Amino acid sequence: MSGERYNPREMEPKWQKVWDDAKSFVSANDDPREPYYVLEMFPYPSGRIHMGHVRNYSMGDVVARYQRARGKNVLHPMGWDAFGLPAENAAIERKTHPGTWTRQNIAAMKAQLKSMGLAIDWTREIATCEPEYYRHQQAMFIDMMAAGLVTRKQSKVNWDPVDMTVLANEQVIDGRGWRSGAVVEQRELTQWFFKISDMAEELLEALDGLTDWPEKVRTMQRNWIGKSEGLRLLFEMVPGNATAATSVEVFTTRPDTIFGASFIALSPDHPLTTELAASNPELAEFIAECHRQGTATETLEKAEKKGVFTGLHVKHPVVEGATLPVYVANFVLMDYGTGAIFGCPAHDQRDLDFARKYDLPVLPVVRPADADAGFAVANEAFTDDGVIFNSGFLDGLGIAEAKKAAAAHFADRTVDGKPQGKVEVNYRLRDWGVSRQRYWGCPIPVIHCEVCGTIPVPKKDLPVVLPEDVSFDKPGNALDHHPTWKHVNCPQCGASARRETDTMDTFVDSSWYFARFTAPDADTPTIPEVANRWLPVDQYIGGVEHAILHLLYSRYFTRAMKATGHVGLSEPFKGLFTQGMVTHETYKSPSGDWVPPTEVLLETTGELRRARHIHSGEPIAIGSVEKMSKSKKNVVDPDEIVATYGADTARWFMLSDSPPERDVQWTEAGVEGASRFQQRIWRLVGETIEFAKQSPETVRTSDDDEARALRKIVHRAVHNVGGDIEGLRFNRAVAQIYELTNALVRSAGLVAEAPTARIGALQEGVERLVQLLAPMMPHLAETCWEALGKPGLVADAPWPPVDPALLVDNTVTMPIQVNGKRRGEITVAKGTPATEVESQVLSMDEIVRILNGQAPKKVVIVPDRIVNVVV
RNA sequence: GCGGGCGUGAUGGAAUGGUAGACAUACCGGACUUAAAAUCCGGAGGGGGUAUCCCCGUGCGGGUUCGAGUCCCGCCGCCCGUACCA
Repeated sequence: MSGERYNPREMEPKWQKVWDDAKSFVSANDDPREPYYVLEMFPYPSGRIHMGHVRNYSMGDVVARYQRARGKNVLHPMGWDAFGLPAENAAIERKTHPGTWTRQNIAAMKAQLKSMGLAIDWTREIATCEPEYYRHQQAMFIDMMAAGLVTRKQSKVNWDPVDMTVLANEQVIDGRGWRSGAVVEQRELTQWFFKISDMAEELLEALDGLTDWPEKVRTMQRNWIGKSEGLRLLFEMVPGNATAATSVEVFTTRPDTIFGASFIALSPDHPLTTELAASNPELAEFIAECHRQGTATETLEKAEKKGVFTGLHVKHPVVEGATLPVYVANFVLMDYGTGAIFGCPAHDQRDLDFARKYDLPVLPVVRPADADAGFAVANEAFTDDGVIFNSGFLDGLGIAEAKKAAAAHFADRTVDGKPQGKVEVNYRLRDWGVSRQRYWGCPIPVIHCEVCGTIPVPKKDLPVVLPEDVSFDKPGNALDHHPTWKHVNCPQCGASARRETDTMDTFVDSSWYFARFTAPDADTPTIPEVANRWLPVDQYIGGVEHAILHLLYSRYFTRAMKATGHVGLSEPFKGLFTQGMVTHETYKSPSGDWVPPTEVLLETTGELRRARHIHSGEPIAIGSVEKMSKSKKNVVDPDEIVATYGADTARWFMLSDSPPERDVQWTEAGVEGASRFQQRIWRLVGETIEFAKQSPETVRTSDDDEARALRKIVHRAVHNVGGDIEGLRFNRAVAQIYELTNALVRSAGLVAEAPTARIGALQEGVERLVQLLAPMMPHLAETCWEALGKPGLVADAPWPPVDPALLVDNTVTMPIQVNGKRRGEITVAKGTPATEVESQVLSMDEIVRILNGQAPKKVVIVPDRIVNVVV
């Protein structure tokens, strides 16, 4: 056997079947061992897996297999995020049903994932598009309605008039629908919302407890929630204004600058603006202009601060007898704060730009601590901390104190019978609109009755199943077009009523699938005791693109499930890891077309790399390294890699080289290196087996120096690799394994000198090596394990124990520095006292020579680490 | 603008404040081979010297320290996120 090459094509399917038959990775809910839940973000069934999936699932699989070896009861499931727009688009293009397309894709991708040899419990597989899944989502929606977590309200949406559908902000490109190209309109629709903003503070505060999350993700969520503390402030209208309104309410975080106020600005969408526009054509035209500009994010950046004077004035709240003009301004947003601001030009850049344009006063009221009362503002607002001046009762205070003093001042006054100022905390976080006017989603289980109103579908009538006989001939919501589906009788009064035809945002589906995995066949959404035992997910792994929406929604939904009794915890994911992308070089032909890597022939002469087209031979330009994407054709198909090199090679390469949180560059050379390493392991195992045949009598713990040195290396490697996997430092674990392999190969070459004494250590080392490899290259490891004559599966073998005595050396080699530069080294017994090391070092010939007669000023000795002689 | 991260050989990257460049890829030399591949042995940050060795070196400039890739201050560059948020 030693002469044969390892053949992954033959061995990988074999072991996959063995694991399957033995149900190796099926986990039981009543297993008494400590539970460990590792989860990778489940895929959207687009049709084929890509290299990003390979990387993601390889990482999760290492963790799963490692924790299994550590004796944990590991839950490592897989499912499909199966609802969504692409299925409907495919249905339109291919004249098929979204379900047919989706289920075909699932079958294809499942086969691909299986070919990777992942340690997944496939008995728990779920697909969010199946009624067995979404019926529970509907039940929870009803529970959430009962608990007051759901609301229905008017909301502005991006409406594509050609596709007759609502678009997400991401689907609006330069003000046009991403599919139809039609100019997007703003429409008011009644939509369903989860009241996530009620939980803004709770979601914000709990971030502090998520210590096993990347700081970056926590920061992004903090910013998204966007807490700001300020003051709601009422400005009283001057009598005689052409409006019925008696006051305007603004929100400000800078009440300390109130003495510097020089105007009020309303949002173009403010109710008062709307009222005034009815009789003011100039204003109406301005509002229309703002709306036209509204969506294109790019232009916002350069957009000039513009406004229209309304003719109204309000009383200055602190300067007796003074008034402030009321403008409508294009930079004031209706959906933040109150939709109205007071402008203080000296201390806000936007207000300053606006004031300069309309010639409004600029009165500084905060000056730098080292400036005098003559401090003035030119074209740059002063926004730093400083001292309040020009401000009556606030003079001399710092900004923080002035904010408090102003708040206290206004709290004691009233306008319109209400306190003039009220401290308020604002969040950027909006309620979560979950209505989608689409067919391929979870139906919202609600019935609209003209008599009884909007009422939930009784739970006994769940699930509300999507009709199969739908047509996508007409644009818009196929559910709404269905001839019969929406016509039902009211469950309360029996009168004819109408089903809700909105379906839920697919983010709802993915906000609880991790909980469903714990009891995928239960006839309730969860079995709370079971869910509580498995959850939170110990290690969640996925792309950073989900840092905000998916992860925030899941955190919210888990709280909603807690409030409705489906789980007993608030945070779904204890540990989070966000992996980097898979990149590849790009290639371009002379005609400027992208060329896929499979058609490129690379040549290296010296340090020069060149590329030619594999067929035509024409020169190909090697371009930058980019994320794999169809548009740049720089994709590598996992199927081809598995067919050519085997799954283990693909997995190994994905884990080596780059730190997992960073992007990894897929290279042909790198894969070949991984493949060669696989063969190297196989040769080493073959050689070891031959030695054992020749010399069956061997000792594992011998006095032979070489054997003892090898055992130290082996045990240290076991120790380090375990630590690296636990810290998700896969690239370092890989490097450790390379080092161990190098040591074992070297050692195998020395066995002939003393076979009896050394073969045992080599055997032990190779067995351990195979075990260290098992989480990463599981098929190869099983093959080697079997060849070595070990009983059972390496997948079931416990993680090898480490002999602590072998982790410590009794001698240490300490570098010797002179003035911080390395000049030599000394090997002494571990724990040698500093005084003794010092005298030894100072008597060494090379040190004496370097010192050249100079007396050391100081000798720094860190025991067992380093010596530094200072002269 | 704001927030976060990064900057080390040809390349991906190692390095609890303690021998910079582990490990890998590519490269160069040698062995084996009719030859190639595979494999094995060796080399390799830059500069100088026959050599023992010496000087320089982790984006740039300062600082702290016996000692800095690592900590602090100020720049430069790149990447990611986010934004008329009052």
